[in-house]
Amino acid sequence: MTLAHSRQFSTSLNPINITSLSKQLIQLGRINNPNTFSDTTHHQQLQASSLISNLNNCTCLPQIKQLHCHVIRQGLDQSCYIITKLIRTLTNLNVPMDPYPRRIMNLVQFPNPFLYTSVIRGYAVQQNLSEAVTMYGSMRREGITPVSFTFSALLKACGSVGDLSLGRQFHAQTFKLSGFCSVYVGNTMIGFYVKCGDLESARKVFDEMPERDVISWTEVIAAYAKSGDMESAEGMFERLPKKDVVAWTAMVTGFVQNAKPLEAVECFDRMERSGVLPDEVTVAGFISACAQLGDSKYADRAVEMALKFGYSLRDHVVIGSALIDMYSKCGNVEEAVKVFESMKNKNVFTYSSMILGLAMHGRAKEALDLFHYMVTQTTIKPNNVTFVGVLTACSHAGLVDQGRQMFASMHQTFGVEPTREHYTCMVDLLGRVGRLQEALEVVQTMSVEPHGGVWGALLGACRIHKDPDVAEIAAKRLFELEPDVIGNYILLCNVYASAGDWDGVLRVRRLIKEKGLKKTPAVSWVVDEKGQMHKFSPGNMNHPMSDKIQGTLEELVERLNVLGYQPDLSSVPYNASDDEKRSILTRHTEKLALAFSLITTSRDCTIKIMKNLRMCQDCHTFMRLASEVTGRVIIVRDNMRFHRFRSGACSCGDFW
DNA sequence: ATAGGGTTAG
Repeated sequence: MTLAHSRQFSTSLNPINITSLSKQLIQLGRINNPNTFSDTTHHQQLQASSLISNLNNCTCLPQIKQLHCHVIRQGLDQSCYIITKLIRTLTNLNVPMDPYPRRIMNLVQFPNPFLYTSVIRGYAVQQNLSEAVTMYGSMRREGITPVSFTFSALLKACGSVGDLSLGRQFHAQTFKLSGFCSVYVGNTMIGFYVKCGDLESARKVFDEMPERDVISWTEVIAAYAKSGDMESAEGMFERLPKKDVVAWTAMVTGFVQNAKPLEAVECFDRMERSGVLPDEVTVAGFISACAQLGDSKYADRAVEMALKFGYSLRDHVVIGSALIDMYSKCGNVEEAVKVFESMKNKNVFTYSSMILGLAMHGRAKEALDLFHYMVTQTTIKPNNVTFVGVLTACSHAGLVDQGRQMFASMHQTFGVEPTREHYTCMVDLLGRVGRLQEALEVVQTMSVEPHGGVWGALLGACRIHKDPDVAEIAAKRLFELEPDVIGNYILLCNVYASAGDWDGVLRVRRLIKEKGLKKTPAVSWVVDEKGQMHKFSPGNMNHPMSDKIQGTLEELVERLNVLGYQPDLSSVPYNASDDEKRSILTRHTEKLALAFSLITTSRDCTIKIMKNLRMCQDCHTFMRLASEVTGRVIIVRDNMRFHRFRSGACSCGDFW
C-alpha cells in the first residue's frame, strides 16, 4: 500500500478505516504521525460530525462517558480532533481536569497543538494557572508549536487569577509566534487586562488592534463602566458604529452599577427606539434599575416589558431574583414572595434576595425560617450575602442570641468567613438593644480592619440610646475614615442634642463648617397615579396644595394628641425653644408627603413615601399613630430601610 | 466562543 493509494480511497473511508489505515501507515514507516493524515481529513470530520453534535448536547458527565466508550469502540481515541472536542465538553460541564480529561489527553500518542490548547483552556476555566503553564511547558518540550488559541487560553488562565506579569510575557510571545494579532486573540488580551484591572493596557491593545469587532468595543465599554468611569464608557459607546444588544446591555447595567437608575432607564428607552430588542440580561438590568428607583410604576413597566418580549419571568432565575429584589425595594414584599414561590429554579441569589427582602421589611421570623429551609431542604449553599440577610433579620427583630449563634455557625458550619458587613450587622444587633459596650468590643476585636460602616453602626446605636461617650470613640475613628460624609457629623450632632449637650452640638457644627461640608437637604416624594412625582422639601412650601397640606397636618396632629402623641423634641438637633422645635418637626418632609397623600388618594390605597434621609424618631412615632387613626397602610422608604405602618405598629418593630 | 447578568451594611 502506498500513500497515494490511501489518499485515493480516502473519500470512501470511515473513521475506523482511517485510524486503522493510519496505524498501518505508521507500521510501514510511511508517516510518523497519524494526525497529519487523519486529523486534517475533511472526510473524517464529516464522519465524526454526528459524534460531535452528540457531544455538544451532553448535559452531564454520564452522557459524556457513554460517548467516550463509543469513541473507544470506534477506535477514535487517538484522534486529536475527537478528544479535543471531548475535553471541551468536559470543561464546559465543569468536570475537573484531573484526572479524567487529563488522562484521555495523555493517552493520545501524537497530540497536536489544538489538543494541548483544549487542556490549557480547561485549566484556565478552572482557574488553575500553574497546571495550565505546566501543560504549555510540556507542549513546548515536545516541540509542538503553539497556535494563537494557545495564547488565548494562557491569557485566560492568567486573567482568572490576576497574574498580570506572567500574562504580559504571554502577550509578548503571542506576537513573536503568531506574527499578527487576530481579532479573537486581541479580544482575549483585552479581557485579560480588564480582569487584572489594568484598564490602560486593555485600552492600548484596543487602540493598536488592526481591526476590532463589537466584542472588542463592548469589553472596553464594560470595563470603564465597572471602574466607575461612565463618561469614558459613554464616549466609547457613542463611537461604536454598530451597537448590538450586548453593547446596549453593558451600558444599561453600567448605569445600574454606578447607581444611576434614571440614566439606565433612559438608555433602555434609547435602545428600544433604535430597534434593538432586549434579551433576558437587558431586562434583568432594567429591573435592577427599577429596584434602585424604588417605585412601583417602574416596577410594573419592567414586568410588562419582560412579558412583552416573551420572557417567562418566573422560569428565569436571574430575572426572577432581580424581580424579588425589585419588589422588596419598592415596598411590595408580598409580590416578592409571590415571585419567589412561583419560581421553578432557585439559586443562592434567589434565596439571599428573598431573605434580605423579608429582613428589610421586618419579617424576621419568615426570613430565618426561609434560611433554615434553604440549608436543610435544598442543596444550595449560603454565601456571605445570605448571612448579611440572616443577621439583618436578627437585628431587626432584636434576636441577639440567635444572631450570635448564626454569626458563629456561619464560620463553623458553613465555612463563610465573616466580612466587615457581617461585623456591621453584629454591631447593629448589639447596639440596637442597647448593649453598646459589647458592640464596641466587637469592633475592637474583629478579625478584619473596621471600616466606616462598622463605626457608623455603632454611632447610630449611640443615637438611639443617647450615649455620647461611646459615640465620641466611634465618631473619632469614623471621621478619620470618612471625613467627607456629612451624615456622620449629623449623627454625632443628634447624639449630643438628644443628651442636651449643646456645646457638643456647636463643636460638631464648627467642624462641619471648617471642612466646608454641606448638609444634604431633606426631600421626600410620592408618585401619584399618573406617574407624576411630587417632591416635598422643608423650606419650600410652594406646592400648589400647600395650604390644604398645612390644614390636614394640623387636623391630624390634633387627632394624634388624643392618642397621647407628644412631639419628640429631642429629635431636633438645635438649641431652640420648644415652640420652634414643634414647628420644625411639623415641617419634616415625610409629614408633608403624608398629608398630601391623605388628601389625594382613596381610603383603600396604600400610601408610599420615599425619603432621601433617615427618618427621625418623631416622624416614626407620628406615622405609627397616623396609621392607626386613619386606618391607612403607610409605607416610608428612607435611605436605610422600609417602614410599613399599619394599625399603629411598624414593621421594623421600632428598631431602626 | 473572546463581550453584557441579579443579592451586601451604618
